[in-house]
Amino acid sequence: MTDQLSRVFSALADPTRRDLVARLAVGDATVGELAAPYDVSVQAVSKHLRVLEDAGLVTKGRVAQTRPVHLEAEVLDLMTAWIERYRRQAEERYARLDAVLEEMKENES
Amino acid sequence: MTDQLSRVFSALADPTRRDLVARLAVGDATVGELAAPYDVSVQAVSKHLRVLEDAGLVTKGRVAQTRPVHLEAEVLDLMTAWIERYRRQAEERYARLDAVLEEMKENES
DNA sequence: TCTTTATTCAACCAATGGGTTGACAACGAT
DNA sequence: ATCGTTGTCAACCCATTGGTTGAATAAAGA
Repeated sequence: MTDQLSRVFSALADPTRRDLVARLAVGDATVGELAAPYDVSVQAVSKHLRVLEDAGLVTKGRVAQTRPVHLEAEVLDLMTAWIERYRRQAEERYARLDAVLEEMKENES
Repeated sequence: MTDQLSRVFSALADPTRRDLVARLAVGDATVGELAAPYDVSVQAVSKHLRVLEDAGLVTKGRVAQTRPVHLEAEVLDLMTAWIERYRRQAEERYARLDAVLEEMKENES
């Protein structure tokens, strides 16, 4: 799982991490603020954030003792691009198939 | 990881499975055909296909002994919807921030 | 300087994931 | 009726993951 796309997909496979992304879309937040809503330890959330960071989905700043976390939304485009490529490809194939079936129906009648 | 979105993300976190999806976007194929290009066992590919199936990304038919695998591309919309939601949200927030900064610069001069 | 606050590091544990091999089931062909 | 093909099931192995607790670091405040 060395490539970025894999890391991004796998980062977002976890509901807690998707939740963190959702929260960060609203605005930057410190690790403590992000951890507060969950009943897991702060360390666990810190680990989740590290996974998101390794995927390039977030970056961390440094203000006093706190590390404000920032969402890097452009990375999501990477996934969208991958998904859209194959979704569209499959869609077009179905469209062609429909056209062929339509044509067959016409010739038959 | 009980919800579908998690299953879909995690299914696509594996390069081999993304590869299978790419292949299936071209057209349906049997398990054997799909396994041929890889140097892992057929069983391993069968497992991968099961993961994709559980995520709702593919379905399997039955023609004689073969099980033609079919890509269900609509499920990808689920991911796209999730991604786009937060990407756009973050984008709008940055746009607002830029506007504020712009305004501050004007007032300052 | 000493203490408190915010975060990470380290070691550990149970569960999951991707791979293997070997046996089995279903079906077509001979 | 038997054989070969296609695919899955089962048991196993090792690496990774998400969680824990406890100690370490870094900076602010007293």
